[in-house]
Amino acid sequence: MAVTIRDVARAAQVSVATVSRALNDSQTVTDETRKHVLRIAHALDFVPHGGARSLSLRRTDTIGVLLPDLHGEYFSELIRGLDLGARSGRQHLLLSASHGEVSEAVAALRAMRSRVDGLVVMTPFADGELVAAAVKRAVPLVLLNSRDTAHCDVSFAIDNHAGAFNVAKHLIARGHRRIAFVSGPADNVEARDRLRGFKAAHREAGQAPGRILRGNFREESGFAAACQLLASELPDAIFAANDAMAIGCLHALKSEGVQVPRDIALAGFDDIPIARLLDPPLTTAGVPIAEIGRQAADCCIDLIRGKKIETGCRLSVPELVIRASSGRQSGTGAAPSAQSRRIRP
Amino acid sequence: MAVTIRDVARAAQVSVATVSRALNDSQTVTDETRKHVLRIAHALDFVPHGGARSLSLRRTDTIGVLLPDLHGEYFSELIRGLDLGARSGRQHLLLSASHGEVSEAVAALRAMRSRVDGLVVMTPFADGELVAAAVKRAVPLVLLNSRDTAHCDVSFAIDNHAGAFNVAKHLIARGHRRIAFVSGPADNVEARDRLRGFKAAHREAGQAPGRILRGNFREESGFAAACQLLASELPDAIFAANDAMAIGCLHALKSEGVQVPRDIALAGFDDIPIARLLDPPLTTAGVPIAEIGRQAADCCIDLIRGKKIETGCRLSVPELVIRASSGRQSGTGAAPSAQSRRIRP
DNA sequence: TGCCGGCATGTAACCGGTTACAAGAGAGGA
DNA sequence: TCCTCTCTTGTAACCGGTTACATGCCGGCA
Repeated sequence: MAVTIRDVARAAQVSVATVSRALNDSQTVTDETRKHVLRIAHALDFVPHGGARSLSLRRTDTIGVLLPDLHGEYFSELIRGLDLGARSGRQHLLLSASHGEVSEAVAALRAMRSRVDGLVVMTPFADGELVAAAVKRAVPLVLLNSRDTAHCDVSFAIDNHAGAFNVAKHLIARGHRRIAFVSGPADNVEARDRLRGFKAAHREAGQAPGRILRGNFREESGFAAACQLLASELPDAIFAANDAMAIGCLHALKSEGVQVPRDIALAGFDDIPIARLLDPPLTTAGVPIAEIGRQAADCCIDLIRGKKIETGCRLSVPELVIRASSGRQSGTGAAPSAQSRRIRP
Repeated sequence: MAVTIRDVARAAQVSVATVSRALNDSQTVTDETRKHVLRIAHALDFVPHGGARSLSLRRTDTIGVLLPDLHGEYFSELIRGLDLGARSGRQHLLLSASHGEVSEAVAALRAMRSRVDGLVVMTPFADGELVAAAVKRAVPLVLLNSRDTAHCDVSFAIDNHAGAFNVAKHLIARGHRRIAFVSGPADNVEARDRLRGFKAAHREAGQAPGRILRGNFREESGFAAACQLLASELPDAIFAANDAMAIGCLHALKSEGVQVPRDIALAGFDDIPIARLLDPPLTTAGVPIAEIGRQAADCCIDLIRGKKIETGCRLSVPELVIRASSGRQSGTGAAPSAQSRRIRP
């Protein structure tokens, strides 16, 4: 049996109240008593029972994180950011993945609800309504990659439409005519916005969008999509709705001896750390993934502490990151177009 | 204020004991009562208070995970495996990163100790002693990437020596003479074992090891190491002690126009998912990262439930995964050597 | 000397579940 | 009719912290 505060009190010959006060830096203990109690507590290796503490304090010092998936570097970066934020706010991190299932997500949220002081949720579904219903707003709710503001306190979103628009516009400006698009899952709002941005750029350029293939944001689906494309005449470029799928495409293309960007251009979305290290380095829409994670955690902690912060949606616009994969750089001889805000190595 | 079991009892006109029994599938409630209570509980959206539950049941249904870092795909895979295991055992996952600092790790362990039923810890330090001291064996302890069996119930280790030995032997067999090694941190046991394996292979071949450069398992340090090598005459091959650093090397080499494997061979360790997608695909020592995570979680859960399982160290031997980066395949005209157990795409 | 105020400390209630034990109801046999 | 046995339900103690309130001690002042 673990040592309890009563054991410490007995050993230190004081009351449990005094022990509690000594451990929690209350003002109303003499220095001498505090030192004495701390010494005994340390000697007995006393660690307060988390459950008991959360029961009487009505807080858990924990924030819950629910993500749709854990595959790939995108989530690893996100978790890293969340951990950074939680750590600096002295909160624990309770992590769960819903594997894209609504029912699993709802179940996970219900199970988490009473064990956390706040939630950071990334849902692939249209809005925060389901999430909010499962959470019943019992704790602060921060949504990731959602523009919903009706069902949460703060949401973080990226401008998927603008991001995809800029990547597509860039590919068009580079002289690519037939541009295929590997989309995300049909029921995913972000995926839809990226597809819309892709189409909008074509509309603006007065050019017809190329083939649109369905993916699921995972690398394998990018591979499969590129294989489909390889089966018939190749387009000039492929724009994958995220970097993971772009990596899959790149792999498929290379395995068939198709060279990027010489034979076909390629672009992604997210700018995961590996993107710049691919061969060729991947043109993509840059999203500060870890930074968003950190801010989401910070923000959730502020909400828990009742700090007055700006509610609503925090939108960040992805930055067009031009690298070698988009091709035809010197071929057209054109100056870098207006929307290429930055060129990274 | 959240709805409590007493609120449910009042609304259902039964006692709290009956509500508790109905919710926990006790046999001693009539079907009718159970249905009635469940309906009311659902209507009130009752979720039991986690802290209260853990206080009276003396369990938290949570396993704690402490990792040294969260950068890169290695940890993302590990977490994915851990989540899989935890999920199938209906346990929550409390995640923390110690950022390689002993003091942080010890603090994190103390803070976690009373909030979890079991711990899965990956420590970069020599043995489990510090970890065990911080945990005081209050809960089952599973160590990752450690051969320590004295201070934990089960440990998972990979045979770093054999893995590195085989990779180095393979490079040597491919005809590379001067092979540089990019090592991990000096105080990391795994890093040391890999270095020893590298040296042993050279000893066996009667060949002197090439330059040994210090890294820290992160991609940047691989980049830096390769830059150092680029400053003088290049070796025939670089063996990086993990894939992340190999990726850094690859990047540095390419940026200087050095082609892999034509100009220099390259190998890594871990076989993170991206390794096979690199250009060229990376020869490496294959470690079933996610699988180890899942097994560690499963095993921790078994220990929590008091199931009799085999204690001690579970060693897995990395599989040599030969891909294009190791070069000189056809050059020597030799048949695949004995230790190349499998050739992956 | 006696009273008062302030401060350190102790006692016990409370947080919200679970469950041992008590109690009551209903059936069945003598 | 009454007793007993079984089965369902209720009462209250307990898990281990925190903290409102009570208490006791001490110094200072009249």
